[in-house]
Amino acid sequence: MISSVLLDTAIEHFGRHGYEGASTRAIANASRTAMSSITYHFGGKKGLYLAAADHIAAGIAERQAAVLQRVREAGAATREQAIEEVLMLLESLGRMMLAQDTEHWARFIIREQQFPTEAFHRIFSGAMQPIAETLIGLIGQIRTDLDSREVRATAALMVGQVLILRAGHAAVCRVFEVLEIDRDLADLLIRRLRANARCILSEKPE
Amino acid sequence: MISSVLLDTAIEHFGRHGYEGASTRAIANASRTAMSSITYHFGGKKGLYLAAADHIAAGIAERQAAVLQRVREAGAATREQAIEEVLMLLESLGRMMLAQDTEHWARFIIREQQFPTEAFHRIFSGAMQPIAETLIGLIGQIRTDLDSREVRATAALMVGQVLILRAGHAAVCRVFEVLEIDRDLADLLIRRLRANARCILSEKPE
DNA sequence: GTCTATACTACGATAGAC
DNA sequence: GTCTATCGTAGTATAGAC
Repeated sequence: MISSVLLDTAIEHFGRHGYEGASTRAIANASRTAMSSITYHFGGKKGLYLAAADHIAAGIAERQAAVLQRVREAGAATREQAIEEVLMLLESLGRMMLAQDTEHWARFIIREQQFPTEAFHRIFSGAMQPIAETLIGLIGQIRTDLDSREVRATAALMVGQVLILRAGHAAVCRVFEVLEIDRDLADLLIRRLRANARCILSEKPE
Repeated sequence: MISSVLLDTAIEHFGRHGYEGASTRAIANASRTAMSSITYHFGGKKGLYLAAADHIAAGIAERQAAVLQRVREAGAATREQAIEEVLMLLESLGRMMLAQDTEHWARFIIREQQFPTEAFHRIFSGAMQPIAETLIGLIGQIRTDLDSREVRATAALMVGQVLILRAGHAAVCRVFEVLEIDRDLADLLIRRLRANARCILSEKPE
């Protein structure tokens, strides 16, 4: 399907150059089709952009479906189990951030975070919200000493540790004096991510 | 000075639309001057972009100079003092991220992190590196149980908690169901940031 | 459905007046 | 130093052939 090729190419180009910076000519060219195919399939540049957002939301939801399902089914009978589930969720998010094939998605989303449009709304509702609510629910169970807003803040900051792997990619590479985050470094980062999160979650609730 | 107005406007436009998306016409227009002034003062679009990066690096360095100076002078005699200094540094970074007037800087940098150019190099070397090295040095003193790479990972992840305040701004707002992060919420986030960091740093080194 | 051709607008760079 | 005028290029959209 040419429309699916156009979508993937569009995500890459929009992520790399931004909405204004990306050109429909270049996207069509890289997809080996005529520019007017975009008009036909998506109605224009804006339609293509929104379709790209939906595609990303579906992709993230699909990738996180397994871990979300596991967490929901398992419940959180004990405090230790709830902690383990938070760590599982964070690791899953971290692995997604470090995966090569989600690079373009991440760039697209980070751009949208700065000036959210309808596209961000779709990605948040479709993919981020379910994960966030699950995380907040678990942390609320673990840290009974925190009120609702504090729980949400803790969740947000915890996700920040994951986010820097992508949003601060260049700085992380410079700090470790490497050109790319290889498998070995990725494992180290995930281990520290888990350890840090465990420290925060284990704080005595009294 | 018209060139200084051009710089501020340029940072805003490049941060908002990206390098390709920003137009020198619009930048000149918003600066109430002719487009050819950019050629005269900065040699062209690219020169303006690099000058903007230098301007940001200088701005960050200036803002963090006080806290860096304090940390360096105080030294870190005791473990508790070193912890307090890390918290001070993180709070200072967090306040900068939450300040309204650094919004444009942050956007500019986040874009550069995705596809670093010469501009990122200048910002990293001029502003981020001194802060990072100070942070890493302190964490190394506090968490003697971690090796050098683990210390760097811990530092990076800790900064991630600060980064999400800007890079994940839209998502944070959605999680708290607000349109903007007001003073009250900012204080709450900084409090949790300090508490989380303290949990991580206090982990017994044995 | 996918192509070519074209209309129209906006871009960055530069030359030259003042 | 700052302006206007203009050049060549590249952008989106659209009409119409196949």
